[in-house]
Amino acid sequence: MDAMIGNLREIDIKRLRIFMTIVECGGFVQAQNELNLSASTISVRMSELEEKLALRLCHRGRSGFSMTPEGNEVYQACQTLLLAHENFISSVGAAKGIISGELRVGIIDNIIFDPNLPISKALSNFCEQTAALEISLYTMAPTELERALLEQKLHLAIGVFYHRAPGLSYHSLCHEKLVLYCGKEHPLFGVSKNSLNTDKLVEAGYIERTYGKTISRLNQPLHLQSTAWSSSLEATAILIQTGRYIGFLPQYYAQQWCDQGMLKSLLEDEVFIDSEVSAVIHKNPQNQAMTHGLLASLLETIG
Amino acid sequence: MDAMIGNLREIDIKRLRIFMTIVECGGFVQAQNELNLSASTISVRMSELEEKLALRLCHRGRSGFSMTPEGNEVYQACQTLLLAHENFISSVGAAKGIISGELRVGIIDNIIFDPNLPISKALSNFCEQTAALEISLYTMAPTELERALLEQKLHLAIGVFYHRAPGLSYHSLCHEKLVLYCGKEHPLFGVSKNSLNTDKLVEAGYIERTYGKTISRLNQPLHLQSTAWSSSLEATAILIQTGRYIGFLPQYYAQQWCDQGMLKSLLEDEVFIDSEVSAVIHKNPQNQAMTHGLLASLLETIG
DNA sequence: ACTTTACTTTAATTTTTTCCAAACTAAGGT
DNA sequence: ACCTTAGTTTGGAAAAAATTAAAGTAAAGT
Repeated sequence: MDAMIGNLREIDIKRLRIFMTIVECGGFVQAQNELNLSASTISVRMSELEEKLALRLCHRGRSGFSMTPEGNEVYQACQTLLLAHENFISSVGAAKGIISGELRVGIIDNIIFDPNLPISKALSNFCEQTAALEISLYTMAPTELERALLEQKLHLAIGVFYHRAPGLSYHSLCHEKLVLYCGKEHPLFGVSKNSLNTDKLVEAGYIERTYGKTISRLNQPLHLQSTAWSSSLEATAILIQTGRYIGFLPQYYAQQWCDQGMLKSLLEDEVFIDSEVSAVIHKNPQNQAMTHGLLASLLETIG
Repeated sequence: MDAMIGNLREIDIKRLRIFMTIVECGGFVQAQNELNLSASTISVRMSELEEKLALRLCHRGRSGFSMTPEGNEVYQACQTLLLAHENFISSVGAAKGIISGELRVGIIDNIIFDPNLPISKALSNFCEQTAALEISLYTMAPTELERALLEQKLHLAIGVFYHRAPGLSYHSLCHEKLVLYCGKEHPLFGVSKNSLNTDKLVEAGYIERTYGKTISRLNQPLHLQSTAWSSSLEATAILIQTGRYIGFLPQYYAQQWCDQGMLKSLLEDEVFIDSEVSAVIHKNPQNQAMTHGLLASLLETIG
């Protein structure tokens, strides 16, 4: 048992993976199926890990499973470490002249369904070219995307960016037109186009888009006053459909409800936001061949 | 043997370490002592690794040891991976509220001996405070230092920097006065202070400092014409002592030879370079406690 | 031709690791 | 009091890994 207490340098990644699965499953019992291990094995592995780290990682027992603060930090560190391992196997692939390993792509949530942006097609095109590739898709807020890119946790991000971070390289993909909409129950729904004007819009309750804790500073054409906040396109659409608020939606996205007479656009030719959707990569990506390959494939498929 | 060909995700760090030691020792035989392993073990481990990576990493045999291009790339990737492991053990330490793991400090070569800058004292002060710490000191050129910091391969760098990279945070430590010197054999050695002028200096052969392939662009007070290049302080001093060239040296460094009558300063009150020596860290260091702790200790010891 | 050097291969042994079953523990619910 | 749930402990069996000695190989030097 004393032999166990040893150099932290000989940590076993297997044990770390077991720990991570337990965390993700939320308990030992749930992790059993995932790991294909008996309860006793899992228990032993965890005690070994905790002994080696000299740190209690989680509370368990009949009173429920929960992480210690330290456990949470170690879990984060594990993620970073596994990321480095993925990068390693990509690098080995690169040395062989093969594009392989994990390709991590981040997207802001509302972009995925844009028909002008066949992201899935571009991805599958790229994957066909290069067999030994695994794609991980993440959804995050724009600022998170940029941070993840700078930290080389993502290879490529797709989204709408209102500034250029140094160290990153931006490539325009397409433009998305965002227009104001109101719901069937909204006072403005029945108002004819001719009698509408921007003053009336300013008076209406407006839904602001939020990303995490930061409110998006999109170059709003009017000074609308926010009376509601939403963190996703779906939520915005639902709020608009309540008839209490107006808000911006991408045209392609709102179309389905307009056709059903549930939403109506407001002064779409005068009040709109033209968002430039860009693909962003690190200026010095850790795996050039992979990153530039995907970017090229994206630009080709879209352009 | 087929069982060997498996998931790259289960690479064994032990084998990678063996590979790295072999590379660093320049052969299997030399690595035997270092690794405390028999020749056969090393041979087997290496073939296993190569089989798993499906890549020949090095040529060996009676015709000498040499790396394949792929081997070199994999070696680089190994270094990056091991770095991530070091960061992991630091993170575990941080979770415990302990500063531990590897602290990587980079310095430009000529700074180490500056008596105004008791770097070793600051380091040892910091180490005393925090027991479980291992310090690695690296010597590099300024641009390399900045790159290593940005890539989080160094926690802190000390050097002279003529610009501020975004993402890094600079802290002034002290000033170093560089003055022109000539050797005993140099025509200017005998010239009295009064009859010296800058025109005479411009005519003399001048030693330019180079860092790797890039020539240092220090804000030279005169337009001296370079007729010799040197990549270290020592080399510069030696070139000056040949009597054929003049060059800038830090005062504290040249003093020893001036006292012996081997060097002489030239117009030290008029022609000099005032270099600001700074400590630089990443704006978002991966281990805050460690990085900021060392910086504070440095500023305290120096200030 | 012989020796040395620098590995490789093989076969056998030791060590370590992995895993589970079974018995155990103890909180929480009934 | 009894059962269930969720995990721990222990002992032993089986598998995998590590290591070496000994024999083999072939280029390079003498």
